[in-house]
Amino acid sequence: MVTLAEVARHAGVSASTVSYVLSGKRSISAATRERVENSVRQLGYHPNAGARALASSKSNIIALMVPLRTDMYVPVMMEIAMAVATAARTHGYDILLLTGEEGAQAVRRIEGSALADAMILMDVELDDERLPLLRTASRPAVLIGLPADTTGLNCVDLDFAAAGALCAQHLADLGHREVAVIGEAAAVYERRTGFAERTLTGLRERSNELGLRLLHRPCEGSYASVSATLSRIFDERPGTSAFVVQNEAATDPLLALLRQSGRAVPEDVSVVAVCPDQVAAHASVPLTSVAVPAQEMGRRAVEQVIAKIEGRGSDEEVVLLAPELTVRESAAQAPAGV
Amino acid sequence: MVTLAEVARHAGVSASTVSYVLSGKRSISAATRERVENSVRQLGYHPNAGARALASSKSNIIALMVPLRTDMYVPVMMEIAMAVATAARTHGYDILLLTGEEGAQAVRRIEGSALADAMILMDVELDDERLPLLRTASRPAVLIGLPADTTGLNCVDLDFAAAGALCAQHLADLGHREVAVIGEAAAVYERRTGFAERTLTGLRERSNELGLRLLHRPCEGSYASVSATLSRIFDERPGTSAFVVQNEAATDPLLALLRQSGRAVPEDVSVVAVCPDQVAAHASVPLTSVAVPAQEMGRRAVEQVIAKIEGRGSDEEVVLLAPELTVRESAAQAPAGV
DNA sequence: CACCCCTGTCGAAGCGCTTCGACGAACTTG
DNA sequence: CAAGTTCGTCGAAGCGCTTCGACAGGGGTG
Repeated sequence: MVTLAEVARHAGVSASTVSYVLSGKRSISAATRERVENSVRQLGYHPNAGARALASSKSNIIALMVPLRTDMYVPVMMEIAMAVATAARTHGYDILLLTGEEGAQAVRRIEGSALADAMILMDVELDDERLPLLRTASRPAVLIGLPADTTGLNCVDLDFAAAGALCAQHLADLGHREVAVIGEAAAVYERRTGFAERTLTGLRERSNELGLRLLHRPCEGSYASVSATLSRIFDERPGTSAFVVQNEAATDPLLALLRQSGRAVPEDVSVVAVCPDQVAAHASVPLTSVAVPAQEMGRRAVEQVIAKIEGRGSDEEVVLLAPELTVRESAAQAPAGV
Repeated sequence: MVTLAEVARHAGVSASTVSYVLSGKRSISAATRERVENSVRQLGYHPNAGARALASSKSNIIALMVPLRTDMYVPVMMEIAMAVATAARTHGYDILLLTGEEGAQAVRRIEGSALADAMILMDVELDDERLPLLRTASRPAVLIGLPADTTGLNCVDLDFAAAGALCAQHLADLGHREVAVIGEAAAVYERRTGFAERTLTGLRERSNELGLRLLHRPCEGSYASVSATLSRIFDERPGTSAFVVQNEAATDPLLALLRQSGRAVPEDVSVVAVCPDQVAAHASVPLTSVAVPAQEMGRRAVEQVIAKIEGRGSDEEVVLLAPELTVRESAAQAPAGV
């Protein structure tokens, strides 16, 4: 391994000069800089990460905590994680992948070992066990998601309440009066993952304002579950003319089952989903949907956390991305005379 | 931050003694050990990762390179990544997440900076640009996937050829004679990702042995693409009574389109897929499938790479996991008289 | 009983880097 | 033209840990 000292010798300068060339923290004459840069290139020098971290107490690593469970939202999680990794690299940071499994334990471990300069947490529950630790931690953290109490926390998330409202609004505008919500799996609500509840709140409030009748049912992504949920919904509310799908895994089964039961989408029944654009676009009927902007969420989280690392940026900052509804083919004017 | 020295003072021993208690590399009397462990606990001591890495030239980090593209196989990738992370933690390692985007560049960076003790690479192409670097690298690496030339390389993968053969066998056993293969997207073959070709080879060879007529068509995961592929297949081979699906994203559209076209699965047409068990089990018709054992692949890769880090384990070792076919409901006896 | 060996502990020397203070040399400025 | 600046570079200290060699003391051996 090539060391700083070797580069220095090769360039005929002192080690500190090389260091300053690399970091740019002191002014260096153009001639010297060039000589050093040449040596770096010729010798193929890479600074030793451990030594650098030790000397500067900065690892240039951001820890990312990804939920382990694969029962929900896998593509979104993956997309966010990859966006985070990509964005971090453009700022010179690497990503340390932590599984949600380790929980608060991992927060302590990272904090204590100075392995990472900051953390980004996904899959935040409303009353997450990791929050107290983060509030008192000496290292910055950013949540992707929104807990119940955001004091002293930095968060990035889609404004799911607004997303819900947007869905209600769109369906109301199309003349629908009875709307059913295919929710997330019951487990998601029990875990009190914020986005599910917030979407629902947004849906409910806007529905009240607009005089929509709303029926919400939790639902797994399997055919059996969607099928059962669907029967119950039509039993209770035969006049249902539109669906809002919260659980992206349920979209395909829903469309298939509606078709099987002789209901055409969007002629007889409209469907609006909250899901990544890719899922919406590739469904059997391209879905009118509110996108979950995974890429942007990841990017914003990185930018926010780096701002904090560098001493810019306030503590406590909640970024709620404005939802956008894309009209595709699954939602249309309500059938007349219902 | 609590340091080793503080723990030593608190326990009334020297720093080196604390270090040896922690690493177990020299024998320490039970009394001393206990005193030190107490101090560690009381002070909430965590070793500084950078310092440790510098002194021992070991970071306890394994770099994992995950493909960036989300066009294929996302759930499998995610599952492998998570399995790798989990398995690594049980051995005391953390995972550094690299995106495939960086390519060979990242290999050099990690190697040079000593950021990680080893690498695990996913989405290996047959003639991957990263391979030469890995062969000459001073740090161990394990591939998840199988390149064309495995000399000097450690690999873990499903035996996709055997998986293909297994599918052919199963369908032949059920009396099918004309089988169509819904392949991966054309881009996957162009990239020369090994598993796609190997599956096909396995299918072809066993089909030849058993006298099956095989027709292979690349196919994207969208409804439009599956629909087009399906028409072409039935045009060319109206007698087709069974499908092998390689592209997991195509399973749902395939089942839906077959149903729409009045073909019942498995009464009229059988379907066998190569995909994760979860996908197979949750399809609208539970799929008879050969599982892609993502969890096990991740775990094995970690075990192999750690063995190499610790000086155990040979260089050049190819682990091909034996495929297993699970009978569910999508494949049945070929219709009589075809 | 003199010897050696083992066990448990310590001190000190780095690992490769950053960063602070110092210091000539070259420039201003009154 | 003396005094004060600024600029570019260097030396040395130190980040927190691991690890090597040393060494004291207690047992076993011949």
